[in-house]
Amino acid sequence: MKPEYSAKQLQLLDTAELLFSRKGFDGTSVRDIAEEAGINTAMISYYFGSKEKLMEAIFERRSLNIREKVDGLLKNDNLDSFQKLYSLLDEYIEKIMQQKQFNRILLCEQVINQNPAIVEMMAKMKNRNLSSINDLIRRGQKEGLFKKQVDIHLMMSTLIGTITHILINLEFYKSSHNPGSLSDEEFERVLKKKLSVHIKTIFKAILSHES
Amino acid sequence: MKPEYSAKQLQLLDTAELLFSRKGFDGTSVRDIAEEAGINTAMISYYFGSKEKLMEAIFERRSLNIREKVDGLLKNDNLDSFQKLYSLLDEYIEKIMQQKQFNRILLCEQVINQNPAIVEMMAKMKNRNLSSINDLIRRGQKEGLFKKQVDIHLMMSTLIGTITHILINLEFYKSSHNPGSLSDEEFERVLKKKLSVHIKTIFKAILSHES
DNA sequence: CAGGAAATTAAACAAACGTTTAATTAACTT
DNA sequence: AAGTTAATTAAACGTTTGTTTAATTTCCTG
Repeated sequence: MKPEYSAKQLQLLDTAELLFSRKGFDGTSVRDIAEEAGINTAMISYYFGSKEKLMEAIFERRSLNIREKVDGLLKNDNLDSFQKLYSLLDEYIEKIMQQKQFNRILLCEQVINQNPAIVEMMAKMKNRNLSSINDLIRRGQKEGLFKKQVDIHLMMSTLIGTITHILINLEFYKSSHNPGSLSDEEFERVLKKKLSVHIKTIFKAILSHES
Repeated sequence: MKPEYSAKQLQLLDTAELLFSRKGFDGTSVRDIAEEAGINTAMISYYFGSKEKLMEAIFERRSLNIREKVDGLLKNDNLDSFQKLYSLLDEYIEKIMQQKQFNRILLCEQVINQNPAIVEMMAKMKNRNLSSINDLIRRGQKEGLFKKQVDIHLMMSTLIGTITHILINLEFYKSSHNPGSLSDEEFERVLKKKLSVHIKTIFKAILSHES
């Protein structure tokens, strides 16, 4: 299923991902990518067929699938539903922060729906992940830990929306939240921890029986 | 301060806003805009100087400023701090949903920081609004209603992030959340109400004394 | 109604775009 | 080592890009 790429193809994918995330798809030329990657321009069409299909290859490579994670959690009897959910929340934080560049591209492409192949990929990804988290939520409801009425779309919007908003404001956030002048790695570790606590607080409030 | 625009200038601004929000800045040509607006291409340079400055004019026209709203709320002695905050949250929902197209553009431009003038405008807007909401939060803390330790950046990321994520997934959300096949206006009214309750629940959980 | 400023136009501009071509080099197989 | 395929290159292709030009029309004022 997953195509295997040569070293040069991977370099093109990585470079394209970097430039697309900085300047957008239409703001990046194939000459930009090729030059930055140190590869001849024609190789992009040669390997991927077109600039558009290069973008599609990036999406195929990076699309998030939480199905396995959720299935693993559902099988685990040592955790209650809240602990399973918390683990999934951390997975989202980790994955989105791990793939910063792609998630910046993803955000722009959700606004600019021009490429039908990518629109379809995004829709499938959303439905897949919604269905997965839906399983986890229903389990929690059956166990009586989560309340009955929850809008999963709203919930997911808060999860993804919060993380991606942090992501696109990382530099802005850093400039006003880095008092001890930590290194970038340390800062991000601290931020992810804060974000984790923040989001778990929110999800507990949304899913617990009270109001 | 605010420039006054002629009917044709406004038509260009509106058309550009629409197309930028659909296809992105770099994905939209000045010929696209002019044709869609029924105005000669050269008029864009004639009126605004350049395509970039047209974009800047859109930002100047639409940038959100909550200072007045917050000042009005702080003067109002009939509301407690939670009620004031809730009113501000609804203001955000209303304003962002009112200016869908601009906020889609804003989202992309936060990712793609190419135009220095726009980067500066965005930074000023963020700082202005952060400072305003900070006043409101501190008041609530002095009154003892809000807890001491709150990360305003995280809080704002959840607010803006949730709303904008809903915004860019509106069609997707609509397709799976419109059982009674409401009209677009009705659907949006219902959605905004749901969103309002959702976000208020979250903010209550974040700001109340408990954990 | 004459005259000068503003608005509007079609055409032209060079630059940049994604892609293709045809020629050359590299790599691998027999 | 010859022969075949794959990889790589520089150059050229036709479009499209944002902007400018110079000519024309419209508008308003005196």
